Amino acid sequence: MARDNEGIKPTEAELSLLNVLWKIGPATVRQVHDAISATQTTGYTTVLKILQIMHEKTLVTRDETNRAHVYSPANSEGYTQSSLLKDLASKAFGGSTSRLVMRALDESTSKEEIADIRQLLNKLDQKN
Amino acid sequence: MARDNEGIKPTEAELSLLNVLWKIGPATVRQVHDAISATQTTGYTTVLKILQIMHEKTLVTRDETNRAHVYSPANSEGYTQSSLLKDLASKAFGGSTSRLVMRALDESTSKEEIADIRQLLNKLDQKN
DNA sequence: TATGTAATACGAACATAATCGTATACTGTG
DNA sequence: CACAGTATACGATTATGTTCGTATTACATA
Repeated sequence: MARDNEGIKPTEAELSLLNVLWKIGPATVRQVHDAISATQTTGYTTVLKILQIMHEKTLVTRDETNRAHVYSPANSEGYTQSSLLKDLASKAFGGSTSRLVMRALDESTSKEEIADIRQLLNKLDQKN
Repeated sequence: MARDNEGIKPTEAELSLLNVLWKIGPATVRQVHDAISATQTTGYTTVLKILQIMHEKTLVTRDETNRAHVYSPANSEGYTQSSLLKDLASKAFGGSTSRLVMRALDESTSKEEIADIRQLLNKLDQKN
């Protein structure tokens, strides 16, 4: 079950484009640029270039059927989030996910969120 | 209560040196280099240079009393971990810490870890 | 089919990271 | 007080990331 793009970590700029793609689905450069322009100001060719680089890195797939290529994330948001968390855990938490979780909870968590998390824990208990 | 080095995120190489300093305490370049050599191979002057850069960025403090300067982390491990988590949450989880936690828990968590986390949740409940 | 529009491709410029070689300066000891 | 050893300082090199200007190509339509 080896992932072909194991170990490829999106950069900051790349991640922000992935966020757009996860949200609006497969899209052309123009669509991505329009969407990202709501919050940032980035040139059209900059978005294009980053998408091309991501395509080389296999972070996105590309449908070249039509003139305006359509880009899609190669991995799901959840998979990417897990990768990033694993990376951070290994670099700043001695590889321990639970220590990471505890630190995250220490911060600011509302009653509702705590309840949600407790529910998830119960589900995990049943699985084991 | 503004932190003077708010927003300064250590790079990967910097973080690995911080890990050493958190573990062995205030140390000279040589001590850091010796410690890091157990796991990585990095030149002495490379370690020196990175520590100098970290000093400029105020990621570490430096005691210049003796010839061999003694470096200390400017921030605690916990504070730095929180900063990194906040950063990741904003970039990959729409700013939601609880979503980050849930994703982290989804991965691989042992029974003991789940118990630990549940205990922490109980403590948080009492605080609110 | 000629042409304007809009797309991709290419490459340059700049910033930041990471690494290390060499120069310089300090210090204890014989 | 000279010298060997060890420390910091400085600068160069290489890699990666980010941005964008310009060139080129493809397409629709008048």
